[in-house]
Amino acid sequence: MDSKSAIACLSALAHDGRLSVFRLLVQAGPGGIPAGEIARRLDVLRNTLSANLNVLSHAGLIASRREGRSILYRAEYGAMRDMLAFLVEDCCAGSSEICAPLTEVLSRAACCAADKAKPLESAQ
Amino acid sequence: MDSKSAIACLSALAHDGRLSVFRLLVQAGPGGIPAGEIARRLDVLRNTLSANLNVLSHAGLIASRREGRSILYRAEYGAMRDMLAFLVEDCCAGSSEICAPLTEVLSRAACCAADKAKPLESAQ
DNA sequence: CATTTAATTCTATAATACTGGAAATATGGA
DNA sequence: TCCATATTTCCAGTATTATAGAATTAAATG
Repeated sequence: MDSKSAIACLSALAHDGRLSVFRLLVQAGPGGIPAGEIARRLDVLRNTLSANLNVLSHAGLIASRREGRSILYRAEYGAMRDMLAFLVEDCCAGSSEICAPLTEVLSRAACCAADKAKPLESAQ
Repeated sequence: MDSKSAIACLSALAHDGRLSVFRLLVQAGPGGIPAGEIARRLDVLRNTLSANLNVLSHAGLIASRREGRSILYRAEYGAMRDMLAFLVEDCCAGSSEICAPLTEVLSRAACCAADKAKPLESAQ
């Protein structure tokens, strides 16, 4: 990913409404959610939402497909991955004691905890 | 990290000049670089740079300390880590086949490749 | 204290982005 | 075809952000 694309992604996510939309879609999984339901769940105007979905689409962070009268939106995990990779590439001048904690935390992200089965003494 | 802080970080990085500054500081390591040298290396005006350093500072992505006449700036790896973690938390509704590639790529970031490749032998 | 160097703050202008009402487009069904 | 639903596009007003010249603060040194 080049700098221009990364800025488009960062800029798209640097907005309360759009970040909420993106996080909703990330959590929703690859099935996607119709625009109308996104508007309903997040309680936002449809035209405003549409504009924001457009920004996220142009950044490549989400994709859409029509299904009947609805248009379903879903997160583009690949773009998200590329953007995150861009941010951490060539970092720390090669000293892993600085950025190891970074990747460690990321690999423990809640989404994969179940399958990774990494027993980080969960305090339940 | 809460949504508000994450947006401040994303917004700070969603700018060509600031992203360049941040990447320069990330690559430079914890020692930091004086503002003047950042301006020289990136060929930007000092007052414009100062404004951008201020935005990055307020977002918590960089920190500064005075040393003589110079003010040295350095990346705050912790804030960077928290922001990335925020973006991937609770993703994919728990199905790791979606986000496993994401964390995999991140854990292969160039900065840690050297140590990842050499498991235990030459680790100091 | 005056001078030099380093960096910031002030200020005005230009550019860009956000919002929401109204109109338009697309689809499915009676 | 006519209508209801789903979503987008258009547009104008408002707000925010970016830029750069000029002035200012801060530190070191003679």
